[in-house]
Amino acid sequence: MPYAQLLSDEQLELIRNNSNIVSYNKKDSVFRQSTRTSHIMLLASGLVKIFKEGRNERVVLLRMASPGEYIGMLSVMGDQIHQYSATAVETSEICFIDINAFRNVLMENGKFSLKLMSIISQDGLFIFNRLINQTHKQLPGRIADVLLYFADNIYGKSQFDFPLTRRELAELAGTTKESFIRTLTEFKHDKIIDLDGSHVRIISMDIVKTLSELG
Amino acid sequence: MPYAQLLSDEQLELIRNNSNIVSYNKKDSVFRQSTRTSHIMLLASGLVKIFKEGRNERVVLLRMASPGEYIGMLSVMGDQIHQYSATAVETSEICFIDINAFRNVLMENGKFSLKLMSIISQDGLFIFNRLINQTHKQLPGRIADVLLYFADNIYGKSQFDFPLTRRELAELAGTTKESFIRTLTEFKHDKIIDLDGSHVRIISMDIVKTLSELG
DNA sequence: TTTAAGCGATGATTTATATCATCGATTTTA
DNA sequence: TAAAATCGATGATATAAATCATCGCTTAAA
Repeated sequence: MPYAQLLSDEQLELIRNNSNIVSYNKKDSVFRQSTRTSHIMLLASGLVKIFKEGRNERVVLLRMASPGEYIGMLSVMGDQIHQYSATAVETSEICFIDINAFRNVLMENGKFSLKLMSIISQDGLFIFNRLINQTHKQLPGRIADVLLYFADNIYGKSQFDFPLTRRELAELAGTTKESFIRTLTEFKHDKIIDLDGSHVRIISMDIVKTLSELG
Repeated sequence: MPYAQLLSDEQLELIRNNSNIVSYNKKDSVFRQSTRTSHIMLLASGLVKIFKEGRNERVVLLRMASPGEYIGMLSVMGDQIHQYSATAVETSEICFIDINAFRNVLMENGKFSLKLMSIISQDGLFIFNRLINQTHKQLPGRIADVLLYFADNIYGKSQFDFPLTRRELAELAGTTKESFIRTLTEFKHDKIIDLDGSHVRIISMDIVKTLSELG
């Protein structure tokens, strides 16, 4: 439980007694857009993709959720209808917390409540920035953003395996599979990255950052 | 004060004693991106535009704030640095509430706290949707969205005056001034709207909605 | 009050990126 | 295990929308 230090023993106990852990395999859906929210969900382990499904199969990948992060919180606190979908990208465990128990704790614990507000706000601001970048950067900048996203936010290192297919990566970058592949291949030819299947190594972090900044 | 019924007399009094109203003229800046947040801001009257300034003069207009709405809340609750700027579009009055007084009320009033979380969440979801539409709809759909935004969300009627210049409207639609003007002119020629300077009347709400939905 | 800047509008041109097509390899499903 | 779907990859083509240019008109600044 994150920020457990803000909770009293009784509150922690209450939440524990009203939680249960559910396991998901790769590609399992966790919840679908437009369904009613039922629980607070906390990713305990694994990796989950959060995405919006539009008409004509358009998908916008909003973010990846890592362990310790709440998922679907904006929808739960907002209008109680999931505004996006979530699917496990790796074997994952999610802690489902009864919403009433959670609300009761929020009601009586101002500090925790404020902390959660801060999390919700930062969550919102983070996705704003991603979407604004998508709208106003052109391809190389957006692909650089995806590389930095995994390197900095998800894995914390410049060498990693993409946990997503090219199509999904394109959805994260706000482009098409073909354009994503092309641009990534250019990066490889320009020796900005090493690329072998899903394995990537950022050779020149400086160039990637510059590409991201220039847009 | 919105949701005053959730506050006790003392809490209301505390907030009143720690608030002051500031007036703004058209085009006056309320706060600038990257500055520290200092107060909770509540729009009492007028109209304010909330926007993100990027490098090379790129501006993304996120939303318009109407009376009764908090402005800058995500930044205040998030990382205490304004993530976007706000400028009065009409003569406006803004109630500045001391952040500590406000937090104290939040700390001791769970219901108000939950309500605010809900507001913050919906605020975030609303802007998400706008930005996602911008990324994935093409021009006519985006222009239709702008028309619907003013007709439904801001003015609540199908006839109104644009409170913004064409350039600003374009920033709201995620396009350029020229493209915005062109598309709006097409709408006029196609008799979907009546247009005279900044005065608009949506002739066929159905078509506008269809354009918005088809993207 | 003259100058300068920004406005709405429209035409011509360029360009970034989507779309379409294909293909062998891999994965999923029937 | 056979058939079908999806994957990564690359080339050719189409197109939506940005950019550039110009032009009166209004608004703001010197």
